[in-house]
Amino acid sequence: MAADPGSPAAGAPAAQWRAQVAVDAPIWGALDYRSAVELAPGSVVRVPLGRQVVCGVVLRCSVDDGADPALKEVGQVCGALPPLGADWMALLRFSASYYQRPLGELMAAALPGWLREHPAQAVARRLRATRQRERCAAYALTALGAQQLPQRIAQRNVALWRLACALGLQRAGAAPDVGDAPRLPVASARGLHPRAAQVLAEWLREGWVREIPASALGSELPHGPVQPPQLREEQALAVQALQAPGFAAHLLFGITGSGKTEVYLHAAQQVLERDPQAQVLLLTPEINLTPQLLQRLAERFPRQRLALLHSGLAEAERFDHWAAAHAGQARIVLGTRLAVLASLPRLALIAVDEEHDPSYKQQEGARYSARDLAVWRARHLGIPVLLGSATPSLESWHAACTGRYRLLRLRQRAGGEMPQVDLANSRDDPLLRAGGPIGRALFDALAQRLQLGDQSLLFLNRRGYAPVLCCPDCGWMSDCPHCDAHLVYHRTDRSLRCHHCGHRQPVARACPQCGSLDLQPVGRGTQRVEEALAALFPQARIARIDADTAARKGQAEASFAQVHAGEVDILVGTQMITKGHDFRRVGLVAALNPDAGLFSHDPRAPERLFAQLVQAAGRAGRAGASALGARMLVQTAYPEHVLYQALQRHDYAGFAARELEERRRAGMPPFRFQALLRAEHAREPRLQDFMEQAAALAAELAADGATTVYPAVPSSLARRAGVHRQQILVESDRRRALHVLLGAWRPALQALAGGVRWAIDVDPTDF
DNA sequence: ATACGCGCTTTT
DNA sequence: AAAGCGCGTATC
Repeated sequence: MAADPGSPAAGAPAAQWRAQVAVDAPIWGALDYRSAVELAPGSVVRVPLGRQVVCGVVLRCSVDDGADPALKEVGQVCGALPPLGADWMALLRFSASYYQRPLGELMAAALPGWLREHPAQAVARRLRATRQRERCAAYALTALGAQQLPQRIAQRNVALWRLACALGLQRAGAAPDVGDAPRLPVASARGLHPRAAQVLAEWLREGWVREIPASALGSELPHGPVQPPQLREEQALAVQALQAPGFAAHLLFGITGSGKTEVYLHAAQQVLERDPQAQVLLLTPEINLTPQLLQRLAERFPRQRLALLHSGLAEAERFDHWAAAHAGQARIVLGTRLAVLASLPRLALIAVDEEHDPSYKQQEGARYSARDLAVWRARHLGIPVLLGSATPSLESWHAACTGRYRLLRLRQRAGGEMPQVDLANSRDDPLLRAGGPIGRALFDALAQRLQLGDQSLLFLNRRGYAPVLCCPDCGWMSDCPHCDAHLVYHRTDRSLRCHHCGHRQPVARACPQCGSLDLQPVGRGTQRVEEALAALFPQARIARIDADTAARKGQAEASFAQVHAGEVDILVGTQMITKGHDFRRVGLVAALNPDAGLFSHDPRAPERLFAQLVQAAGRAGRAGASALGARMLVQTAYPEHVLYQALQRHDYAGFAARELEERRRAGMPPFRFQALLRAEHAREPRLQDFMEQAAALAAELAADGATTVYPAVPSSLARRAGVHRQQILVESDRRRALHVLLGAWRPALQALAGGVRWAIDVDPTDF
């Protein structure tokens, strides 16, 4: 410790500064520490807290008046890291107050874990080492590599092949001309293989690749960056609109395949060219989608340093990317919702892809909306933000309709056609009545596609074999002993599993209540559909992708690769299969039973369903190759329902107008503002008691008339893992009034809680 | 969060 | 009397 550069030297003059530090603990204010030197706001420090040492961020530093002799001393200062900027501090302060969470907790969520858990020395060492490593900016294939590498990679090692292909190697056929082979930037290699650094180091030793230093990258490139494609007029107009200086929120509304990504890329290019230090933040909903987008960015901007930020990265690696963004070296930052909280000192443009996607809302801890924070951040910085979607959130759509956001439309699909949507009435279908998952119309359509060699994609939001096991004699159902939910029957391992708490038990042979041996699986999951398909189409090659098959690492990816390679005729799966993948040979997409989304208690269920179906439809006919044309088939008992009618007309605007009118009448967002108090406790009476007091408190605070406090109700899963859950909804005409209420409610609840776990969810999306 | 103290129960 | 644990409180 004595040799630590961050510690004050022995015999130094008495500390004379007082630093207010935000630490990761449920403490609302900052804690005060003494320091021998003045610390800039935003400095990352390590401070003693109780008997441990934790990471903190200096909020302010003033001359110590000596009033409190018990103050502890700041431990180490992370001097190697530039202090976090004022705009970052402002973003975090806003987030903490808006979402009613301690500032230190938000900061801890925004900083990479590796930074929080390592001493200043280790941080400095790693930053130095990274700088060293960066002398190599890219790798290129050597003639030797082109010759030997194909024999040295196992055929089925998908990740290694991804790397090799990015270097220009082809799986089969002639060796590539090495002079023309693409350069693989180090940053993009990381997205292609989890241990890319080690693999490439080994290939370097073997002489299969050579290093290209950052300085040489530009001149070495034979053709320069990939030429950006010519924009269509409507795309060019969108890019042009983004040139206006200052803050503006743009809603880029374009169907699947209309080239939204190309608009992001052009807009980014423009910003990067105009200011040689500018940074662009690109948010995407899912980790799965980042590698493809990263690859495209790396091709288009081979000279720019990219950073990748998502929770799938190893901690130390995430730190490297974060540090590159924080230092301003990374010019383009691609990430999931947590990336909106990254430190970006030269941020000049934010784009949010699929802005309606529910995964932008964090559902635990600080329940922030990355999309909303992106807009706040852009406004605060006076820069443009671009929200893209084929099915915008009603909030964004309303903002565009009322002129708060600027609407940019992409009406044409670049390649391929929009699928024709057919609604198959499942009410009187003999095949469905007989208990199968596939109705007459779908059966015929599948048979036809099989004959033509088209691929089909079937989606169903229920994994497992059957959602519940039933006894027809006494009515017993397979219920979870810890939750208010059924145990799902999984046939592959003959187990009953709870999808909420993870409880798992072997399937009963006889009814535990009456002993009947006639237990019946009721309802359908993906496994059962897969089984039924195999029986209906014995000659078809069928694959299934859902959370169960994806649990084995690389399994989902391998299945997707099979689909892309044309080795699968019918793919069955949950939502997972409707996102991102650009299937070239899918002609038919079917939703097996989406009706649950029409009558849910969750008011957002219809818009989620609509978005999901549009997204699924977008998987069909992307290449426009099928002789039959692209088609989507929806099996429904309510073909006349307005949601399906709008879907059939590809009429998002009509659907949105109707939903918004409904929201206006029901007094729901975006016309009123909501917050939800969620609480849980093992003992129901204790929970009830807390909730009654909480509701009474809120009612007192809501005396202004603009705000409504609803009584406590059980949450949608009233008991989970043996814990009871309830919630109180608070609604207000004025955001301001709601936040004033929350600001007073929160400390009162804290004093009241005594063992009850609770949290406030501002702008809840999930009930 | 994490740790500690306080007062209560259970164990020796 | 010693060890065990549920809850409440402070962390600077």
